[in-house]
Amino acid sequence: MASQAVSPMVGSRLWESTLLADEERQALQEAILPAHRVGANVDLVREGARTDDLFIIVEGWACRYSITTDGGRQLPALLLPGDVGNLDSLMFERLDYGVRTLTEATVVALPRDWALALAAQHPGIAQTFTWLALLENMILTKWIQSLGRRSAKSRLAHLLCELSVRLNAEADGASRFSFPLTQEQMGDVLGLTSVHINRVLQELKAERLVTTRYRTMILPDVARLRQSCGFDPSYLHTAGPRTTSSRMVERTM
Amino acid sequence: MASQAVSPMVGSRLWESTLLADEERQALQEAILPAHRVGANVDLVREGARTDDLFIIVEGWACRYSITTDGGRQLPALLLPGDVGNLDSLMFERLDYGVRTLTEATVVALPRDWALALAAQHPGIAQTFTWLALLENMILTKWIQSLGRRSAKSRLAHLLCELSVRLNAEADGASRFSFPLTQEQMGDVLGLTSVHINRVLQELKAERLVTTRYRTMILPDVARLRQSCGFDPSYLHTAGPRTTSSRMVERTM
DNA sequence: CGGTTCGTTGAGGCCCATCAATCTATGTGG
DNA sequence: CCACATAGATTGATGGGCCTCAACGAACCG
Repeated sequence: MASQAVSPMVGSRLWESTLLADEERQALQEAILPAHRVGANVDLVREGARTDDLFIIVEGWACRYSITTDGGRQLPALLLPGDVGNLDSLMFERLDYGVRTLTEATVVALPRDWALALAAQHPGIAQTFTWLALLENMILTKWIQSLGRRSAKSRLAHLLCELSVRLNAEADGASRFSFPLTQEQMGDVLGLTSVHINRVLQELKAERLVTTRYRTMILPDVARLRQSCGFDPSYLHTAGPRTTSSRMVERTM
Repeated sequence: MASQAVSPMVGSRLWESTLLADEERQALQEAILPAHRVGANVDLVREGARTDDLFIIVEGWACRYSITTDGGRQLPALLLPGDVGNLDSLMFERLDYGVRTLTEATVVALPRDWALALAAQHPGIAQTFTWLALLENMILTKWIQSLGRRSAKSRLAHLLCELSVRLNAEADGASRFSFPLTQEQMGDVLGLTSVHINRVLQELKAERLVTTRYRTMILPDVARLRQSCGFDPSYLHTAGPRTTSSRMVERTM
């Protein structure tokens, strides 16, 4: 602190929340445990287990996963740098999903009890948690729409569009980002088999909407890809939460 | 108030939150607008429109709906008595879904700016909003698992199990509740066509897992229905939010 | 009683799953 | 450096779950 070390949370959605006052940000910084590095395919929270920490992904990819009785796997969320992996642990002892890294990753833990206590003392922190939860809501809702009403090709295209925005990877109408998912894992996100992911991905490549090189995903023409699947980024609310006069009012009270 | 009139919110999840102190509950009560009765198929929030109120369903059914570019419809949430229809409006100006009644309904509006101001002043209210948001998260996540990995029959069975619990309609191993959805609407929830809903529902009836009479859904053997689709009600967290020592700590501070 | 909405049934077809084999890339040990 | 093992990507053949289109029946209602 004395050395003005940059908090490992910098860049996380929690840290960057516009609902936080400076002293609230600092309170959060003092509550987190030291960042640590974990390997790929490591459970941060095992499925069905209880946990006392919120995990913030600082670098790398992770996912929520759940296994159905008949062995099928579903990934109900992809967690990118800045995301909180298990915000639900704030309010619930046991979750019906696990959290696991997909790549090597840097992770910060925030003890859940401290987080709650901070929320009770700092309105900005409490509202930030609500904001984060509602943001997840928007993404989950969009995934439901995708799973319910889109074709496989459109679902895949839509997912790539979403990731491109969430990773802030777009420039000059194109996008390029490191992409660690196997086709099996893409299938587990989209409710498809890896075989079909493969075929559909080839279609997108044939239409020059997608290119892959090594483990990099390249979207040469984001506008066309978006149009192909009806992607509208507004649900990601990259501009942050709504601000209102009432917020001003309570600020100045 | 003088007459000690029962708040129309009684029974709503917001009102019943165990995170609220009595004076916080009263503050909420004073913030709501008078209850009003609306007909079936009435928009509370039009898709893509902005709104300044949170809508609490007091009686009747409602849904969130969204239309895809190619005309497909998806209902990403069913709203039952006690639910908040558009909690997302707390933080976001525009939602990518609309809210519409499915039956005649009694609805209470809570001005969004007041809700935020109350949350800033009352930690219990702020945490209740977070809790409500995370509760929705759990349900949305489960729906994603259903849409991604379950067969049509299993999806329908799972939905009926969920509604049975959410409506608190179970007694003596059976369940019975009024059920206003058309087969078309069930399809819009489950990502299926009404034709296929019809066939799959008949299968469930043939297995004596479901009976319908007029507009009433009857589940004669809830245990067997649950087993048929792997339904586990824990994700609905009917017991309310987790309580901890830290919560006690800040209570007594 | 005619109109409208909803439910029901049948025929046919497509999207995606399943099963299985092959190919490629990467890593490991001798 | 090569033999081998393993994980992932790719391809083909086949089948099934669900969609599509269409018609008809049933319930409700002005």
